[in-house]
Amino acid sequence: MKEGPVIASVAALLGDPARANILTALMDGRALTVSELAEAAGVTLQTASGHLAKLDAANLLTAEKQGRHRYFRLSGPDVAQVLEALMGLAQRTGATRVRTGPKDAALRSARICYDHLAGERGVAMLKRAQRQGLIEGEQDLALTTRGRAFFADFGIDLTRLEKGRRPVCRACLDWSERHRHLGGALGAAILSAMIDRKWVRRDSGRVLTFTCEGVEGFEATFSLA
Amino acid sequence: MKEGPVIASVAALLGDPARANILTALMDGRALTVSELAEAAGVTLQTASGHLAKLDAANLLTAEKQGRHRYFRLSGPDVAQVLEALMGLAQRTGATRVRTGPKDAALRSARICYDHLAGERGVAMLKRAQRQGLIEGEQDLALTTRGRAFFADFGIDLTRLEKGRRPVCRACLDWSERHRHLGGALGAAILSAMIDRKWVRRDSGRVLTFTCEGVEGFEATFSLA
DNA sequence: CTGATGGTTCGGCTATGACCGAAGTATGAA
DNA sequence: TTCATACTTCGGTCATAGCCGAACCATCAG
Repeated sequence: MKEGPVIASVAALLGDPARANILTALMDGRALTVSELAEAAGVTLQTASGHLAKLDAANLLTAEKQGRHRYFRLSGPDVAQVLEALMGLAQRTGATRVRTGPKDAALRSARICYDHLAGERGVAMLKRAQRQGLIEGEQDLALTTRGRAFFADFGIDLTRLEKGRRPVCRACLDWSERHRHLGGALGAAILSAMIDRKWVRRDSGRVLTFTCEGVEGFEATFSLA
Repeated sequence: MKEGPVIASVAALLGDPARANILTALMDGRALTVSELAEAAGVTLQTASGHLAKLDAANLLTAEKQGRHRYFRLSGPDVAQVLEALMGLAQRTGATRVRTGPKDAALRSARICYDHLAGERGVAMLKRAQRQGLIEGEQDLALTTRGRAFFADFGIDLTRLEKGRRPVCRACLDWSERHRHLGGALGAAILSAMIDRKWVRRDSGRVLTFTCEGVEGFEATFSLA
């Protein structure tokens, strides 16, 4: 029974601490160089290079050469999704450490989940959008006609989003909160718009920091009413 | 960076072939003894016992003592869900072997996913139920009033299901097909009803075999119209 | 050309952990 | 009580794979 079930090979790849560090570092959807990933994983360049070769061979990552750098990114949103699911499971089963450092608090407050907003802010945004009748559904989300007008007004080109293969609305289970936040093409577009208008800033890693105007704008746009 | 991200410890548990075999053997939701699991994993009793202790310590499994047997089962549907997600990822990234034995074909046709119907039949059932207006939604499923009457007529006690904590309808991404099938409390109840009226028989492992009357009943109940 | 930086490959060290034989603990049957 | 079954624990072997130092390619700047 050496052939084992298909899941073992993939899971084993995710099971090494260094590789897991690399993958979580990539969960914000950006592409990083080998050196950056080595730093993030806490190993030397050679070691990281070996790990990356394996992850690439398994098609979990895609590589892109640019000058003398090689950039790696997750090969798709599904990889990020599996990682978040594993985090949820790890938390539920109590494997989580108590470490409640300041970085941890920041992560819980607002962070990037592949390419959209997650954490308390992300959960709040979806909840309020639902209460305002912009989005309907629970597990399966859909834009209402009112929501279409709202987000078009917010500066998002919905017809373009709907042309793509990617689902517009996608409910993504939040790792720290136990509720859902908004992913999909729309989730990505909203975050990108928020960054454009300087509501939010990318810090190191996956942490997102809201500016003063950002908080104000957020509260005004996604009001509780 | 030895502490590593939380996912590594869990993923490492799933990454061993023997343990992965054990977990997939439990994916049909039943509880199995140590010997049975050792057999399924292709290792000796002692080795299996060690693996089970680890999986139990990580709360992925729950143990239950009965006489001189110890029964293990998955600690919840979320574990099965993560396993299915990993299978999907393994398939997408091409880690899957070509092995297309007869057992594989049977698995694709109809199988148990934790406690509900999956495979071609499972996907077909949901699709037809949606077309008939019994269930609505795509990612997030909900019973229509027509659906309530229909399933009550089918012999399912919906008020009882709705009392439980478990969601009644749950869209579960199918591993072999690339579509959704119906999970949740309702999905479990339907499968159990089908077994009661001998539409379907549990074979070894996760394979489900439809009887002649089963196919007939299935087609009559979930018609294409 | 030379030198510097980013990345890969190779070789050897080491630790982890999977595995099984054998001995030890429960539970049930005769 | 005696034996058998189901399982756990212990001890020792062995293979795998992660890790780094060192040497080797590739790209860019002078």
